[in-house]
Amino acid sequence: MAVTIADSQPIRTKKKIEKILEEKKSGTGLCAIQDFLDHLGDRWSMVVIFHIGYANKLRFNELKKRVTGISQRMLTVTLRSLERDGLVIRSIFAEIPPRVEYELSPLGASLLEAMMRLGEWAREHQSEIEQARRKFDKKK
Amino acid sequence: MAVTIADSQPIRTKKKIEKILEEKKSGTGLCAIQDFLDHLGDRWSMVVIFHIGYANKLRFNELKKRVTGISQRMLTVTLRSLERDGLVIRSIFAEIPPRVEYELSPLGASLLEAMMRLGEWAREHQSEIEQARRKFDKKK
DNA sequence: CGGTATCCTTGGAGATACTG
DNA sequence: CAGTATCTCCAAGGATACCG
Repeated sequence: MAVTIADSQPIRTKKKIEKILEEKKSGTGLCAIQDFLDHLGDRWSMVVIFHIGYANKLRFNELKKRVTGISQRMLTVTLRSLERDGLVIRSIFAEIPPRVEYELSPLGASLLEAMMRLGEWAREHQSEIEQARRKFDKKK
Repeated sequence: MAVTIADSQPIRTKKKIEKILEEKKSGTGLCAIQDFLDHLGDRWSMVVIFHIGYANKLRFNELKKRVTGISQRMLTVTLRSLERDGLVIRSIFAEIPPRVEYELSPLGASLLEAMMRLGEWAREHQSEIEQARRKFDKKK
């Protein structure tokens, strides 16, 4: 049944890209990835999502230990932003000392899944890019 | 043959994330996505890749028309960066007036493929995020 | 047409100190 | 423990003008 017509693939891909690049009338008027990158294309958001998704549940300082190089301020800012976007759930436990736990919402989990391919691509082709870069710099 | 064991899925995912987050000893010492985002997580790179991939081949000013809001300078900077990373191929034709065409390299094309899922996610969940944001802002 | 070169502004992000 | 509040600084990026 699943007849694969090789030539239909690029056409379907084209249609998908078309929709992704289509400018939304509502809100910012930007297309989907631009809107996405405006909020999640910063230095930390995606990395934090990967880490929370990996651990399922993480406390603030545990997360800070794992995300190499992040400052306390930026972790707070990033987490608030992710919480605001409905991607991360923040649970506060009224204990002493206070305990706060972060986990992915279902929406956040679905995003993590969508990011997996990109993450794997990044890992697989990291050295290829570094190589291309060295080659380019040498020529010029 | 393809027996799907539901419980093995999260485990495989975990292993994948582990590798994605693993800190590379060579180069910057950052993990794969951090390294990736440092170069491609800016405002324009991914959008430009989508546009070039969609059109197969594009001239400078044609690209500028399509990427809403980009300045001439940023388009140049972005294209140079993508060329340096080996993702985009720049072809100069010695004509008058001069003609320059941009297209994806095989590496760039494979990246586009990896970005498709993310792009589709962005499109599908754009309104959900906007909604979460409004809800969050109302409460606070 | 397809860019450089230069100036200038803004806000992203680190460092530090304080708090419920 | 898990933050907030300031201060500060640097560089990403817009505007503008010029060039092969």
